[in-house]
Amino acid sequence: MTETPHVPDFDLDGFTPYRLAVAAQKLSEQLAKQYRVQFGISIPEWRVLVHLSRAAGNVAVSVRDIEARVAMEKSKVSRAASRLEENGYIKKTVNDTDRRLVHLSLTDKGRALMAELLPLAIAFQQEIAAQLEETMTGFEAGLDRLLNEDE
Amino acid sequence: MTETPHVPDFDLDGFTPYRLAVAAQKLSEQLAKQYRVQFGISIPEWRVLVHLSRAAGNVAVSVRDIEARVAMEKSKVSRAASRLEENGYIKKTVNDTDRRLVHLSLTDKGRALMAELLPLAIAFQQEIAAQLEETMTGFEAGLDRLLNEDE
DNA sequence: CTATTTTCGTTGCATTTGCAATGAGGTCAA
DNA sequence: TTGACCTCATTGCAAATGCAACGAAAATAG
Repeated sequence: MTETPHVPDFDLDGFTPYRLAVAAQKLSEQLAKQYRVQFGISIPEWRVLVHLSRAAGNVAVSVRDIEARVAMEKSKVSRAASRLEENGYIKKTVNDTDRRLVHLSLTDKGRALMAELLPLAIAFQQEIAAQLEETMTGFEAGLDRLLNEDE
Repeated sequence: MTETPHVPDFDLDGFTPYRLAVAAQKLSEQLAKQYRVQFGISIPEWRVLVHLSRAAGNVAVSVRDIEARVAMEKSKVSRAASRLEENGYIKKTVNDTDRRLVHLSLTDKGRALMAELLPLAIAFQQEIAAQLEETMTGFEAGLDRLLNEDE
């Protein structure tokens, strides 16, 4: 006889990977929209910029560094960096001691951009904190666990 | 004089939208990889399937319904549904009362697939719960807030 | 010092995505 | 009933993505 297979009950709305994906998309879109319309910057570009502005001045930053630090594929980083260079926000120079490495750094124009962009992000973070209120601590603790999980 | 613009301090690792995006990507990739290698199913296809298996039997489900319920663009839903139909997991029929609507439903093959797929998801959810432990409650409460935020 | 292996960044290519446009069907008011 | 609008699903197209392959450069082995 042909068995009707038993399909388990499953609640998509209670499925954490799904919830997380939807929440992440929602927040990213809200913010990315501001970047896009006001400055023409995409999310990958934004991530590169933020990393460069943190590592400002002293440390040399390569594509590989950003790939590792910012959870993006190197081709994505590479292309984002190229666009940023085209628009004059960063400059790429070959590292002298290891000529495989490309040293990325903000230009003055890039720094000026960040001086405008970052306050937006900071304000957005505050909105989120306000929204989370007393659940913030527990939420971030959980996120920590998920993020630090090895492999 | 040319001012050096003041770039605020900003910690990317403490930025919730970023953390959320990385965590979501991480979890999705882990699970999506299983679906892909074992069954050749992508995330958009998976979401459509899950929604269909929940709404099983009774309710008629259209592309529009899924778009609304599952946080995917209608073109994405449409293409996912086409692929699923090609592979025999679902069937599309034109709704008789409103002929604009396409009624999606699982085939027997689709139900058999879900009987295999869903236990994977359920086990994965349990892994996550184990990992979150006592932070689970706070974490999910925070996610609720972010997800239910109007607009 | 050569030869092999590894690392770095870019690019080619196939696939996926988002958005706008399209066409087919429905609704509603005059 | 007819004409103007709205809704649904699909599709065309440009842009973004992931992956593999590549060339250049460095590290390592012999």
